[in-house]
Amino acid sequence: MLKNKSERQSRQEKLAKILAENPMTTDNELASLLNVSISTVRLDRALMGVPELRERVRTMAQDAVSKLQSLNPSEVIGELLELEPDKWALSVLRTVKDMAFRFTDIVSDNYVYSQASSIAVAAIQAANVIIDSMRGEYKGHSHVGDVLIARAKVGVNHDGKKIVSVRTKVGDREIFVGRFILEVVE
Amino acid sequence: MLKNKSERQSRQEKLAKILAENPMTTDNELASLLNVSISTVRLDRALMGVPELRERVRTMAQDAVSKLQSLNPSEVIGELLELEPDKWALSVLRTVKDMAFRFTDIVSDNYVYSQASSIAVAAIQAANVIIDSMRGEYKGHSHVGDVLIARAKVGVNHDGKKIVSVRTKVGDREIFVGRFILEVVE
DNA sequence: TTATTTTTTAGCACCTGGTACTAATACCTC
DNA sequence: GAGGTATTAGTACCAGGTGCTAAAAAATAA
Repeated sequence: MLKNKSERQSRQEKLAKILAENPMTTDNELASLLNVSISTVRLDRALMGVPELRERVRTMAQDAVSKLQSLNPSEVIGELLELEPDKWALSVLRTVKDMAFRFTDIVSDNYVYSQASSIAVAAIQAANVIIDSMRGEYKGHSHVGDVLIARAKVGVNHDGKKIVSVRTKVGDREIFVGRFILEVVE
Repeated sequence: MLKNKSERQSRQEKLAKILAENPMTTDNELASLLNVSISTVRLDRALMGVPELRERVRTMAQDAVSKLQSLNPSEVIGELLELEPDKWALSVLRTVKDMAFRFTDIVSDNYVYSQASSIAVAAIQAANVIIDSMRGEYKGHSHVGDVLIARAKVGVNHDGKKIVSVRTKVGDREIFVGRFILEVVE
């Protein structure tokens, strides 16, 4: 009984590992991988509360998509809260563990940068804006879970180029200060 | 006949739109959304070459996962090709259409930045490095499909801080020049 | 060794969301 | 009304399951 119990346990652990590595494994495949019958696999899954293949794939797709949408920095990183074109803008970025640097809980600099550059671009009322140059300073780090608030202020025109300064804060703490020089093109 | 043909066409366009917005729509739902029978929906799908729900979800899941893995810049963005710790490093980033800015084929600045900052950090031989400040200049844009080659050179120590300069090129064309001031912490 | 309990397995009916195919019906045009 | 397309109904079948029952096998206790 002891032996049996541990056998079942280790089998279920194996099952969990297999699914963690590749959630798109059918009961059939699991059965042959674990050298037991399909019935046993299904019993195990039921006991463990592991949903069926289709459910797993479905949630995978949804999870991944929602992550992509919040992670994909191709548009504005963070949520654009307020915007007065050519004057100022404000965006919020809720940091999650995917944004962490290496194995720490410190938010990777490129998220801070991306939020800043995105809001700088968003603040300019023109379809095609490119970043000519920029300068930035990191004043401290932010941790996973922090909410980054970036404020952009559009400055003077300068040879047809616009200067946008961005300040990013976590609460009262200033994390990043940057100055972007943007060029409007057609 | 003309009317019929255009009706079918517009219905198929509708169908495509619905699926583009929400690929997880069953034939049943499609049928009631389009006010036709399931048979018609299936016929339309067959004519259009649109795969079944499960196939759509499956590919969604896979696509999204692979995108996430290639997109997630939590580690080095780009491929670290060569590395002489505390001296220099070289990384390559193959750009894909997900990296494009808005609806253009110009690569978003934050990918250029992320590659640069990643290689700057990677060039320093220490577990915990943070970016103190940086300055960068975009010299031109790169297009989707371009291969970005970034070279980092570690400069002098300066108050325990290290200066790393990064130059990013596409072929011979210089895209970006940046100077990162990094701090090693415990 | 036998009895009891646990674990594993088999088998069946049923489910969703389809494919692949056939046949009937509706509609439009000439 | 004939001819052709578009739509719909219906059938058999499929994967990858659920949910249930029951038998067989193995382990454990008496």
